[in-house]
Amino acid sequence: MQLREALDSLKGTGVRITPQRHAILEYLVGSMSHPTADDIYKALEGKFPNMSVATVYNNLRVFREVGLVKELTYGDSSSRFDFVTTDHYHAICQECGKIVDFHYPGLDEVEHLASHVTGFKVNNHRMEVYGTCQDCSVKKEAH
Amino acid sequence: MQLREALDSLKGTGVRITPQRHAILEYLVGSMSHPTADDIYKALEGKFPNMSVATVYNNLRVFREVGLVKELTYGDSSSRFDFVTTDHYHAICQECGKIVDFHYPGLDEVEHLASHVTGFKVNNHRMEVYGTCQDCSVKKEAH
DNA sequence: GTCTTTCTTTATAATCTTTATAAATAGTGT
DNA sequence: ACACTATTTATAAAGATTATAAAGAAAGAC
Repeated sequence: MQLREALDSLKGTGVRITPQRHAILEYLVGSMSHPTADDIYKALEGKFPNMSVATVYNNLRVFREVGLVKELTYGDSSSRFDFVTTDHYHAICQECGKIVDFHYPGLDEVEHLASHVTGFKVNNHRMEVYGTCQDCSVKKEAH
Repeated sequence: MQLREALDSLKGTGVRITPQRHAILEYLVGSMSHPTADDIYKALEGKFPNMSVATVYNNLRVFREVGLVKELTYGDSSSRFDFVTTDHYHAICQECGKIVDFHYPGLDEVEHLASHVTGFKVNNHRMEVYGTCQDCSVKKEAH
């Protein structure tokens, strides 16, 4: 369970643990679905009927700055947020928007080459593959 | 010069060549800077004082659908647009936002593995490296 | 346990990017 | 030059995200 560690990590950086922050983190840890800010807002409005959207956005920013959460921006209108566990990449279905995680041995070599060619000091990288998931492939073949 | 080819390619798909489209494409081909829609709008308002922002957005969408242009979405607020010449990747400076192109032998292997693991039919992929460009590194060391 | 300070939340408005709409305009083939 | 249809324009609308100020709550000191 990574929720405990995440909370400790927050405390370590002097960020206060509020019920809202606890709930948002808990939701992110338990969610396999890479939710948007609005997804989170809606999911928690039962528990926190008075919570403001701004709270969700503020805290997602805090989590991102501390490194607990990654912000994923695709072509569509809103960002998605991914609790950082282990390094992984994403496969994105262009039909239904589904996101599936997959692992791949780190692309350190790309970072090195990029650094050499561009003169950048490279910190990290991002990669996704785009295509059609199995469900959507089946649906398409059934006309 | 790729402008000619791009125009031919548009004609081939039945898209009309308007002065605005010509100018937007010309700007994209000549620009090394991965402009936003607003950059393009501002850059052309001298030549087309009455052009609407909607025209810029509409045409960028058309170009993207035809495959002439790629839309890049990073964390920041607005999309950037990249004229498709040869396959390349981007190095992005986290200090100043500069984007530098670099080449890398295709990551076909990643696509294959992803396809195998997730069951997706993979069409393409996207990758960027993030870091600090030389200019910003120098500035930082000079305190 | 209470106090105090400071951070956080809330509610609301504002901002910014992008898309929708309908009327006016301009390409393109004949 | 004509007619048909796509495109542009101007405007409004939608949607996501951020700013603001007042009210509320967390954490450490006492």
